[in-house]
Amino acid sequence: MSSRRTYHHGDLRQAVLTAALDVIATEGPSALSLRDLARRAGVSHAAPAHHFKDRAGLLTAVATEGFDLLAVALGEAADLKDAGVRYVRFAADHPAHFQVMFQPDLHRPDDPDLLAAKERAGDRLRAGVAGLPGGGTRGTDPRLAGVAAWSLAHGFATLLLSHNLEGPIGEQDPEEVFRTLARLLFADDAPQPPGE
Amino acid sequence: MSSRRTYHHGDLRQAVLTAALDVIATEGPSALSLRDLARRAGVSHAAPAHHFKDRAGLLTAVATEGFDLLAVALGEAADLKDAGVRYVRFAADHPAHFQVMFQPDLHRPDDPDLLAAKERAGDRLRAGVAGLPGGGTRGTDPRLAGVAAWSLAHGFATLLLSHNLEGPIGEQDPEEVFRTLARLLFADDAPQPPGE
DNA sequence: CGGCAAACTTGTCAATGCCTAGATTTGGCG
DNA sequence: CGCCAAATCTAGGCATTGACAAGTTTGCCG
Repeated sequence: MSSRRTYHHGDLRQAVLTAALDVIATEGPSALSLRDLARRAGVSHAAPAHHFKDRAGLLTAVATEGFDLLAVALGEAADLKDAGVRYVRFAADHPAHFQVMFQPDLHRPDDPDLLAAKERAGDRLRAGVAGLPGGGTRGTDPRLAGVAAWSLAHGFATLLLSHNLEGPIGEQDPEEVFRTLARLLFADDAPQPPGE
Repeated sequence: MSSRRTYHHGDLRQAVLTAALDVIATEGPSALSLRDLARRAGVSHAAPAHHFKDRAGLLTAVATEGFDLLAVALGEAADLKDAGVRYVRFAADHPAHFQVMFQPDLHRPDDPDLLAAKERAGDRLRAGVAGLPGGGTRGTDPRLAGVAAWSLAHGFATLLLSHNLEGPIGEQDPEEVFRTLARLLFADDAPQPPGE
């Protein structure tokens, strides 16, 4: 940290973003202060505004980045159950992104970049559901099956991040617990391909 | 509004609380300002502090009230599926409470009243799971079944409040959609005990 | 080399949270 | 009835913050 020799920071946008993620992950979004981020980056108090316009702009950028990361993670999923596991893993690995993504009052809901990233992530979600064998959902509306799977993964992830699962599941590995839940609810009474 | 005739407000605590719920429900917790609430109640800017100490104290009170309301709602549930529906209904009817309840960075996590209320709500949740017939969960650990049901209901409620279900389920009644989900996932393939 | 736009700084203003001291009212108790 | 203590509310002040409006420096491109 300390004194910068160059007038230009070089990569202030990224520096502010990562500092913001750090603060949000440890103290929550409400503790975020643009001036504090500026201090951490060693720049003047108004410098971040040039990259993000204002507080809402910064958080919108965080959410956008989050949806893109989520889209990548879901894109690598083998099947729906795996997609759920990756969803939970994403929340655990990127708690700051996750929190901001699903708190619409923190960002500009009409931001075009945000909407596009949201769309990309939504596509991956729907793609995961499309690969479902009919047995798992008993031939019901695939949109419903999608909402069901999304709700389960999202609820588990949210409860995990809000420290509400520390009682019930204790020390166990969250991913493993979620895998069990998915097995429990999405009964694969249709024959699965062998292996694994 | 404007001039109050009495020096004492009479029920400032409740007035501030309901005003806070109004603001949170429409603009989110981040838009909450103690001074604004004071203005709405027609009192001086420091009056609310006497009842809630500070911002975190006010939000802690909101969360506490929320967990108590939730405990009441869950207490009236007939079975686990009904408890889930009531959970979703609670979130829809009390969006401000719900948002604050599950955002630990907004309140004092060690507040005794809050912890007690949380405990009461948790008891009702566990009670609902205890009434499960073995078939629904295929004889698995009841704690796991509880986490599964909670995750599903919580995820659905959260996605609903963050406006993420407006695409998939459109105009349909959320409660009815959730009922379908619960029927879909918690397959009652085991014979139910007659009479309830 | 000239200029121009982006990146950053400095200064300012209103609003907020929180603290302290003082004013008013209420309720209780002799 | 009188009086005191606690509860409730007011008033003022201070540090911090977000947002805005100029200026400054830097890199780049013709």
